[in-house]
Amino acid sequence: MTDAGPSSRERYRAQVRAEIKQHAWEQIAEAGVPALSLNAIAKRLGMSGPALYRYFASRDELITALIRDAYRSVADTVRAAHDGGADLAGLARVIRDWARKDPQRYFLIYGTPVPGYRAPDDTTAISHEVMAVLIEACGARQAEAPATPFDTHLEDHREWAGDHPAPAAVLHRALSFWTRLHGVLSLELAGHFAGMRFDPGLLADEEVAGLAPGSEG
Amino acid sequence: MTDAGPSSRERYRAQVRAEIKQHAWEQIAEAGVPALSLNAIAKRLGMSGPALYRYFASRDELITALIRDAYRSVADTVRAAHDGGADLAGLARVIRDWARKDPQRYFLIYGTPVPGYRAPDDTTAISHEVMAVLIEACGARQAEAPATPFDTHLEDHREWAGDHPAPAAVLHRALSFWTRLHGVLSLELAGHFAGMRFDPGLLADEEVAGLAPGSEG
DNA sequence: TTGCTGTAGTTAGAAGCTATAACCAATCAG
DNA sequence: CTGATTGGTTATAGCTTCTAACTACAGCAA
Repeated sequence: MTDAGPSSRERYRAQVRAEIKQHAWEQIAEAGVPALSLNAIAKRLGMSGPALYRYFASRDELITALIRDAYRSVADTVRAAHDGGADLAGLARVIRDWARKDPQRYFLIYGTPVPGYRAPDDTTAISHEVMAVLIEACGARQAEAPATPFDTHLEDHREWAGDHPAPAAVLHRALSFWTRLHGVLSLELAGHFAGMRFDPGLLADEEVAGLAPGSEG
Repeated sequence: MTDAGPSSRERYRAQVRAEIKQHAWEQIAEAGVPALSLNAIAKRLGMSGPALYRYFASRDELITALIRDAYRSVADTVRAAHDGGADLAGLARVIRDWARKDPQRYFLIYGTPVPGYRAPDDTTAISHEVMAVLIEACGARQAEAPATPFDTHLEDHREWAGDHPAPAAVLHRALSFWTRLHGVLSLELAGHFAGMRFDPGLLADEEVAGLAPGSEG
C-alpha cells in the first residue's frame, strides 16, 4: 500500500464541502453574509435542506470555515509577495488587489464584528503570521532608537510580535502600515469614496510611502 | 392659535417611533444588526408583531432610520467639538470617544456594507458636512502649494469638497485624517488588537499628529 | 351630540429561514 | 455476508419578515 491517502469517502466529503463553500462565497459576494442561506445552497447543489448539516454543523460553522480560508488566503498572498521581493509599497498594492478582488471576503475578516463571536485561535495565529511578514518588510534588520512616545510605549508592549527582535520603531511602522492601509481600503470598499472621484490607489500609495524604512514616519 | 405645533396623534407617533429605535439600539449593541428582530422589539413594547409596521414600513427602513441618526450624531459631535475650538488631535479624540461609546453604531456607518444597499442621499450630505469641518480643521485658511502627486491629483478631483476653496494639500490632510483615524479605530473596535496590549489611543494620536497643519504630512 | 374618517392595534397566515428527529439506502470494514 | 457508518431523505418545531383582513378607538365636523 503506497501511502493510502484519503479514502474515497473522504475525498468525496472534501469535494462536497468545497462546493458548499464555493456557493457560499458566491452568495456572500452577491448579497453579503446576512443573505447567506444554507437552504439556498443545498438546493443549488441539488440536495434538500438538512443534508447540508452533514457537512457543516451550523451556519456559524460554515462562516467560520470561510473566515479561516480568507485568513489563509491573505496570509499566503502577503507571504508570496514578500518572498518575491516586494517592498512595503508592493505589499500594499498586493493586499489592495486581494481585497478588491472580493470585497466581502475582506470584510469577513476586517468588517463589522459580531458582538458575541470569537474567532478561532488559529485565525489569530495566521494574523500574527501576516504581522511577522510586515515587520520584516518594515526593516526589522536595522537598529533604530525609539523616536516617538508610542515607540517607547511599544518597548514595553511587544509580546504580540512574538519573539521578533525588531526595534520598537519598526513595530510601530508595521502597525501604522496595517492601520493606514486598512483605513483607506475599507472606506474605499465600503463605498464611502463614491462620488468623490479621486483615485483611492494613489491615496493608499502615499499613506504607505511615508513609512518606508528610510523616510521619516 | 399660537402655532398649533404637532397634534396629539403626531406626538404619540413620534414617541413610539423613538421607543422602537431605542430598543433597536439596545438589541444591536448586544448582538449586532443581524440579530435585530422587529418581533422581539414589538413584544418588549407590549404590542404584537405586525403593529410595528405602522411605524416602520420594513426592517430595512428601521435600520435606515438608525443609520441616519448615527450620521446625525457623529456630525453634531464633530461640529460641536470644532466650534468649541478643538484642533485635529482634539477632534480625533472626540470621534474616538464617540465610537467607543457604542461600537455597533460606529460600524453601522463605517462597517461592512450590504452589497445592494444604497444609503439615502441625506446621509451623504451629512458626510460632506463632517468633511467640511475636517477641512476647516486641517488649516483651510493657509495658502499651500501641492507637495505630493496625490495633491496635484486632488486639484483636478475636488468636487466632493463642494465649493470649499481650500488648497489640495489641505484636502489631502483631511482625507488622511479620516482614513488614518478610521484605520486605527475600526481595527480597535473590531477587536483586532485584542491580545496585543498596547494602547490604541496612543497610536491614533500619533497617526493624526503627523497631519497637523504645521508639521510635515 | 351625532356621525364619519383615519389610525392603531389585533389575529391569521404565507413564505422563508435554521436546526432537530426519525428514518431509509447505500457503502465500507471485518 | 453481516453490521456499523455515512449520506441522504421527509416531517416538524420554532423563529423570522411581512401582508391581509378585521376591530376599536380618537378626533373632527355638522
